[in-house]
Amino acid sequence: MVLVGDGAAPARRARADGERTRNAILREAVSLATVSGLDGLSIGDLAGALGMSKSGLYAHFGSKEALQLATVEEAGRVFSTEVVGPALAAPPGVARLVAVCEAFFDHLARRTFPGGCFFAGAALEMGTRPGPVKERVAAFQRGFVQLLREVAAEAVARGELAADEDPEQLAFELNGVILAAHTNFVLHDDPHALEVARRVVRRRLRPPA
Amino acid sequence: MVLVGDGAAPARRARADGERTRNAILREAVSLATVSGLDGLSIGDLAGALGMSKSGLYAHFGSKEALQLATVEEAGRVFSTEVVGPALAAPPGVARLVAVCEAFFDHLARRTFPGGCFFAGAALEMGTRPGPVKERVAAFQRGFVQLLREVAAEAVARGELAADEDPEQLAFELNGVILAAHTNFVLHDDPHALEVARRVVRRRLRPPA
DNA sequence: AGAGAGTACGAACGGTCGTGCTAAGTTGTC
DNA sequence: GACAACTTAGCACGACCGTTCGTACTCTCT
Repeated sequence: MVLVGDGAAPARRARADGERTRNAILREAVSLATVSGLDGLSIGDLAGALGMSKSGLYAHFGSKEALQLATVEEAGRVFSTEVVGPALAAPPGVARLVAVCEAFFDHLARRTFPGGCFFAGAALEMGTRPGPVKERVAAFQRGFVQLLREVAAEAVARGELAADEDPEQLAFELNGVILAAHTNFVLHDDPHALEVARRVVRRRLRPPA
Repeated sequence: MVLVGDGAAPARRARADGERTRNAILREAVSLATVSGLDGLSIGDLAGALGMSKSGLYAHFGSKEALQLATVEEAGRVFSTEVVGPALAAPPGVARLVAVCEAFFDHLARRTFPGGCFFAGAALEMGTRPGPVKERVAAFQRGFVQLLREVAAEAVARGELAADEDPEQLAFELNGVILAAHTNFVLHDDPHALEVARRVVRRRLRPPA
């Protein structure tokens, strides 16, 4: 191969306004997808919400699957800045582990998206539909659990948790608390669920006796 | 009120063959809904899977919403016989609490439905769509968490768990483990997730030191 | 046995879906 | 200032959606 392209992206130059529109589309797409689902999200509705035509919007992606893929990536960026970023500001160890959970609960309470967490919904929706979109969603979900595991492992290594604590199990548990908080919050629209979740996390992560 | 009807059901007499078909429809509907979602479930696909006509199927319900409602009820019956029933065979206390979780993991592993647990999926899908279907799903979900709480409370009362254990928090945690198991299982198709979940439950519910 | 209700079918409806095509307008570069 | 690339709109398509209608067939009750 003489010529190497810069990844999978076509070597097109994007115009400034086009990129702005594209970003606006994706922001709205993530938001709508938390309500209608990634599959239920229709191009017509999305275009309507943005005040543009279906075909104009469509030209940015070329297929619905490409739009879904781009939406997942955008959701990943948002999750990274809204949840992961703030949590990593906390010092390593248990404090950071708590911070990850708290940051998640905060972004739910803040109602970043009308339908709660994008990935919690997308994981279940796409779980049964094989294809590139599912794989991407699954990758993000794995990444988040791995983050939990790594932070948990560091907390154990620092002696801030019981020595026989298994980071994998703990990450699984915390992921569960997060999912339960999300489900209860969106289903009953009840902030009490978040309060219970916060209590559970604090109690679960208190230092060993 | 002089006359009390027997619930919301119309006073129609059902023929035996009609009821058999209706049950077959609902069984297939629950199964398909775990894959396509309760909203994504189309009457055409459902009729096709049963080898009957759309209109013939439609006559049994009169609207898609009525079909969805009936599907939720059927899913509730299945969940009751597949998960709750077996679990209540265990003696009260921690044993029964473990049994509820194990029964859930079993029915996932047994692949009762191709898309995992009906309610775990429906709760997230319908959570953002107000209406009678969401209310019914929410009621079932509340009922399950309440079951967990009651069984947990009994375990505490019997002294099989720490006295300062809060049944509500514990039920929340176990519900979380169940949701995490479900998400990981359907998303990665990995029985390892169930194994981790079982370990978490056993460890979490071991008697107080 | 006859009547009436229940069950099922095929065809068709208005609507929306994702997806193409063509053409006009806009922006960046030489 | 001209030209090419990018952006957006309008329109139409085939497919599928939930729903309705008219019409047979069949079970159950009297």
